[in-house]
Amino acid sequence: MTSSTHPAWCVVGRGAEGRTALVDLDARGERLSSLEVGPAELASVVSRREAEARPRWVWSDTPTWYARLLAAGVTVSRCHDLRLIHAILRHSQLVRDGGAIRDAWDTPIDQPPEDRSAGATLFDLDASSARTGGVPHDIEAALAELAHHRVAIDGAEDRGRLRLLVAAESAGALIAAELHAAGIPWDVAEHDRILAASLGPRPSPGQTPPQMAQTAAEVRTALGDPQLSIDSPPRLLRALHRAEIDVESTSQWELASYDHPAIEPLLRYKKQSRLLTANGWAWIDEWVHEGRYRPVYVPGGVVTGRWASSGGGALQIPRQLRPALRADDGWRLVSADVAQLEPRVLAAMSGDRAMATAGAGKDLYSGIVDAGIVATRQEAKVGVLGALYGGTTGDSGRVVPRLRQNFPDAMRLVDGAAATGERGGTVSTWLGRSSPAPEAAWTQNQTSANLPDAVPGEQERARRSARDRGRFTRNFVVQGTAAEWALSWLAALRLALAGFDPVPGTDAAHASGPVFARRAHLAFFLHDEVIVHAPAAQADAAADAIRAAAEAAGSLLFPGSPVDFPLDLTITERSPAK
DNA sequence: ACACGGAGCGCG
DNA sequence: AAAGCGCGCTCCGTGT
Repeated sequence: MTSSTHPAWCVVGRGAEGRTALVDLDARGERLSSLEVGPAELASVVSRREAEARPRWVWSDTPTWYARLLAAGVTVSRCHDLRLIHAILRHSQLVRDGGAIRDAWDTPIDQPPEDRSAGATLFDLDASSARTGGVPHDIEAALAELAHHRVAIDGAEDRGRLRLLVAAESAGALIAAELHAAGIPWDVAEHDRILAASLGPRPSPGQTPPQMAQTAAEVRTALGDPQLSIDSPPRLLRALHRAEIDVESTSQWELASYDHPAIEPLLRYKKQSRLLTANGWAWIDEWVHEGRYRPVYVPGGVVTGRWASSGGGALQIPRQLRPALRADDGWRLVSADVAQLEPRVLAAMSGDRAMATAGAGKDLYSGIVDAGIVATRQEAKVGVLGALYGGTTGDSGRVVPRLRQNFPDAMRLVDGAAATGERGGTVSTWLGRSSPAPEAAWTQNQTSANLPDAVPGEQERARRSARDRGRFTRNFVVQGTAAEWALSWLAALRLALAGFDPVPGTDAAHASGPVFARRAHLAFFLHDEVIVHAPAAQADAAADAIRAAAEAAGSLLFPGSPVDFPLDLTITERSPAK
């Protein structure tokens, strides 16, 4: 039964006997109508409703539900991810009545849902739920939880901001699923060339690549230890000491400062070893199929609101391998990253005019030099990072006081966040994502260290852990707000690209699957960087859309702010090595 | 046999 | 030039 009133929300959940229930709600949350469909009908029903009414789809968990729709070629434009939004509302300082948020939806942040898109059994929800720490998928549970969310949001201290956050987080969930479905176009032959250039040709399984074996031999000779196991840090450290290289660790930055014939081949070996184990031939075999690398993106996977990833280390692809990202024939990669996103976000949220001016229309670090605050760009960069991360020593410790003098509003904001954290308090991002409370043991240690009978070592330990927490909360407000900016950017960009026309597919890879694979679409996201995979004819328009979305994100989060967010943007067939 | 923490290194 | 934030992954070594 369909209502003549267009639903504002459509709640999806498990119904009776393995069927899926869809419940339409009006804008006030009143039930308009409901129906149940079988597994085979779900995608077509969703597709029809999306075309008719474009409701906000409400479901327990986006990967669980949306992967199936994408596999059937169906996309939706908006959703409300109950699991992700629960996690935000549960801790947000903006929410006054948190009691309405039920514990049943708590999922540990370090235990996100697994990838259910590949070969997931349709309606295998019990298995999924068992793995995800028990997010309920039933329709009644979803309806009840949504009602709690509405109460929490409507009664919040700053509804507008929280609503932006809720919408952005949910849009991110859709985008993450779509990024996985689209995959990163990956040139296996180029990847193999890069490996061969560094390691030599691919060896048979279990064998060390020839050039790497050669490097290892050079290291052993230089250290006078023909049996040395270089991969064992303790043994390597002892061998270094025997060769009178007095390092405290085997890390490359420390080794680099020593002059000894073993150092150069050892550093080369470490690079080779890293490349082989992290992104070698085994990585290609496991992660690249039919010209696509499909990482699992995990929205909300980081406490600050940044995304995490799982599978193949998508967010740590070495620059060395960037040329392996290659557009399909007749397509382009439109790559864009924001110049100095975090300091710009800090300037905007603190309303620091001087900092906004330093970054206006150009490189923020050069702007700080031009303002006469520091002498070199490098000094500016180290100082700003020190301000964001809480650096106290070295160059950063020397520069930060000058920044405090010239950017008082910005520094007051991060210094305040640090002070709150040191006291055990909670801080929040611009849109209202709040930092986790300290663990009970932390608070207890702080308290007992202040008692008269506390031993000096205990006091020092407590002070150090208070400073540790202060650096975390200092960075939380900036990193978390930057993540909100990036989500808003992505969401605006996705909306714009959805308006592009599909182009006739000449390549089999584009002929099936979701419609977005046949027009310009997002292919990669990394904190402050996006790559759009676009038909050549749409590349310029995609670039314009990326720029417009950055403008939109800035004015959405910081209306009237003078802070701008300039992009470095390139249109290429192959991702530049940088 | 497996779990887990630390070291080390890649990314922002 | 590795101080200071957030991650994932692989390896080793140790503990069970």
